[in-house]
Formats: sequence, C-alpha cells, structure tokens
Amino acid sequence: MSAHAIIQKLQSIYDLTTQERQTIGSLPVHVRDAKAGETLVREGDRPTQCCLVISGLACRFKVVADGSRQIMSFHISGDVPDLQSLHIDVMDHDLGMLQAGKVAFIPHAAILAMNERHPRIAAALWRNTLVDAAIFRQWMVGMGRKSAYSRVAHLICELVVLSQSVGLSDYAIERTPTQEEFGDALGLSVVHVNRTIRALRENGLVSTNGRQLLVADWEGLKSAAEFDPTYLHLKKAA
Amino acid sequence: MSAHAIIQKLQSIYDLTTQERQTIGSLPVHVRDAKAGETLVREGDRPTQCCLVISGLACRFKVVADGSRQIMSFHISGDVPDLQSLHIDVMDHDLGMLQAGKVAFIPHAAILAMNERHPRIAAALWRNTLVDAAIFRQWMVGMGRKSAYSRVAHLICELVVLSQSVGLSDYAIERTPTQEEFGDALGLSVVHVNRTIRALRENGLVSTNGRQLLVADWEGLKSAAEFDPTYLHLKKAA
DNA sequence: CGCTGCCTTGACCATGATCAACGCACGTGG
DNA sequence: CCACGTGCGTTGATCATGGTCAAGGCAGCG
Repeated sequence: MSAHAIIQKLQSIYDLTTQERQTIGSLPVHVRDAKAGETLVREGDRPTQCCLVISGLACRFKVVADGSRQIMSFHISGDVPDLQSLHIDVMDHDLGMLQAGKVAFIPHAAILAMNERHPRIAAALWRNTLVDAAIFRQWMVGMGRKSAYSRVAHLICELVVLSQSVGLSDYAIERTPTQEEFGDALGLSVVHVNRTIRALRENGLVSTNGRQLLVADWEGLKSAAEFDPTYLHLKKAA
Repeated sequence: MSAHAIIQKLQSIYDLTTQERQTIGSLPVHVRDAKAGETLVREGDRPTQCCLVISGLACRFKVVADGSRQIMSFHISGDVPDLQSLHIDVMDHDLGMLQAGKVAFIPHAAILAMNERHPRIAAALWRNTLVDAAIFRQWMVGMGRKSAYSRVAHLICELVVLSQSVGLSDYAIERTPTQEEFGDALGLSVVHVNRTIRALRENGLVSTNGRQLLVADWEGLKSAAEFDPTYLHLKKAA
C-alpha cells in the first residue's frame, strides 16, 4: 500500500511483472510523518535502512564551509533518495525534507534479501540509481556550460516530466520548490532566479500561480532549455 | 591479465576474494589500441559491451548546442566508464579518449551472467557505479558553490588520490589533462584555469613540470580545496 | 495584529568570460 | 639540419553574467 509509490516509480523506468510488484509491495515498511525542514539522514551516518518518499518534497544536499548549500536532487513520491546506502556504507551528503510529507523506512536487510531472490528487481533498483547518476550528469552540464536562463528552464522541464511520469501533475510541477531552493540546486542566487523566472514569464514560457509554476508554452520552454528527456531514461518519453 | 586493471580498481573500493578475482580475470575481453581524440562510444548508441580502460586517459562528456563541452568524469587504468550501459540501454553522453592508450571491450552478456552467479561481484560493480555518482555530486558542489581557485584545487586533489588508489603515482596526477580539459570539466575557460593554476603555483601548493602537475603542499592544497576524500568511498583514505 | 517566509526590485560590484597575441616544445617533411 | 606547423601554455585588456546588499510587498497563520 505505502509501497504503491515506489512501484509506480520503478514502473516508469522498468517493466515489472505482477509477481514482482507483489514482492515489492510486501516489503516491511515503517511509515512516519516528516516535517518541512527536517533532516532525515545526515552526512557521516551509516544507515541500516532506506528512506522512501511517499508524499512531500525531499532533497539531497551538501553544505559548504561558507554556509552555502548545494542541492543535488529533488525527490517526490516514489523516490528512494538514499538507495545508494545499500552498497555505500557512509553517507557523503544529507537528505532532508523541503515540504512536509510521509516517508517510509525499509530495512537494508529486507531489500538485499529481495535482490538475491529477484535479480530483475535488483536490476530495476540498480537502474534507478543509474538514472539518478544520469540526472547528476545533466545538472553538471547545466551548471558548467549553460546560462542561468537555460538552466532554470531546464530544471522546470525536468520536474514537470518527472511529476508526469508518476502521474502526479500535467504541465505543472507537483511540488514547486521555492526560488531559494531553485537557486541552491542550480548554483544561482535567489535574486537571479527570481529575475530569470520573470524573464521566462515575460517570454510567455511559464506562468505562476502563487508559488506554483505552470508551463505556458511547452515547446518554447523545451527549446529555451535545450531539453531532451533521453537522460531521464523513462520507458515512454514525454 | 588485461583484467588486472579492473581488479585493482575494484579492490580499491571493495574486498574481493581470490576466487572472485579469478572469476573477473577470466572474463572474455577484446583489447585494442585507442588514439587520443578518438570517440569510443557515442550519445544515442546502444552498447552491447562495456569498455575497460587499460591505459591512457578517457573521459565522459557532452557537447552543448553552442559547441562547448562539459567533461563529466576522467577515467584511468581500471575504470569502466560505461558500466552503466549494463542497465541503461541508450547512451546519454559520449565516451572518448583524451590521451592514447589501450582499452578492452567486455560483452554485457558475460558480465550479466557473472553477476547472476556471483552476487558479491555484482555488488562491487553496483558500488562502483554508486561511487561514480558520488563523484558527480561532489563536482556539482564545486560548480555550483565554489570559487574557481577552490574547484581547481579540488580536482587536483581528486585526481591525485585516485591515481594513488590504483598505485599509479604518488602526489602527482598519473595522466594530467590539458588546461582546456580542466576547464571543460570544471565549467571554466582555459584562460581562467591557467591563471588559477598560476595562483596555486605562486602560493606554493602545486608545481608544474611541463604539463605534469605535482603537489607541492598536500595539506595546503587540501585545505584550499576543502577536500575530504570520504565521497570517493575508498577502503583506505588517503 | 503582527510575525514569518517568500517573492520582488533596484543599485552596485566581482568573478570569471572573451578576444587577441605571443612563446615554446615537439614533430615532420624538404 | 633547418623551416614550418601544430598544440598547448601564458598573458594583457576589456566585458558581461550573475552575485551581493538593501529594502519593500504580500499572503498566511498563530
């Protein structure tokens, strides 16, 4: 039931059989509420369980010496942001909630046992971590070689497609991060994110409804972002 | 024999038994020479084999619309830069040689069969891809939130530690990339990389011998870079 | 009613990009 | 053996993208 989210997520990148879905659905999970701003797992921790996001918005981040933050990924319903802790003992970054929601904890032992018996599920999970890495690479391209305008547009495209791929929203971002969070993800200041979003609005590419970002011109946004969803490795492209 | 390199690499992040080393050593490999500048695997390809670097310097990169390049990782002896192609069918980036060397190709089928029979080897390979992802995250922190000075210092630290971890060189970079390649990896221009390296030299942190970079003050370099090798997840830290 | 969190805008500044040359080592062909 | 070309490092001058500082607005909530 609470594992429904992860099944839907894995289905978006990998074909699972009914039996495999049942196996995943019967994993032991411990669900709890998580508040906005809460840090779920910390750099240096050695987790013995993985954290599944059921609702809300999570992110992975590091804090640099001067106090600034780099967000490395956003995570919505179905994501397991610390899946890597299955095979990497020490956390090299923090995992926190940006917007309140429910999270489920699943013991490593249960997942490892499942993986031994179900190589296809193991492959799906491995694939999931590889798609994460592909997204990191894409973000690197943005931060290294693209303008702020193109980068912001790209992140919006990505979040929209990922929301869609798990059936959460259509041409909108399920849980829009704040502009400060956009900045921390893109390596930009809040001020510049604000101006860039304004420029996107003035160019008719997006519109805002309070905090929520809505796509006004999908093709235009994609081309401003040079967005090609291949790197998300979804079964069906957007 | 040619698989010796990959065994040494995996050993640096995971304990393998003698029998496991033998299993890896008996993988079928096809070795060939690769020239500098050669592209081994291209964006859009659907590889049926993985590429093992035996010698030389390889990198993963993407080319942006305006022609600029983002290098996403450097790879030396023992690395399998496209290991992800085992579970991600379509390449979302290119893999090329920066300095000539030897590469070996190993069929996916052979690796997948090995993984089914040897879950610990599979875990080691999975772990290897997760360490790659951890390095991507670290680079994101640099590009998003650190100065050019700190970033260049950090990359030098990383390349030195990785050279050391497979026994290739001591307080030096085995295969020093050109300054242009440094720039493409760090999101900087050649000119600025040059000035930054000069600054590092003037501060007594590095020295140069032709192209080769040598560490002159390891502690100083580490602190300029805020370098903490945890993210490399080596068995023994530097 | 008054915080608090977030969006917004203006003025000024700095990090790093761009443009343009030059030097230097190495390799190659006449 | 030397002339030339090529790839890479180096440096100066100028420019622009995006950062920093400062302040105000507005909606939601206790």
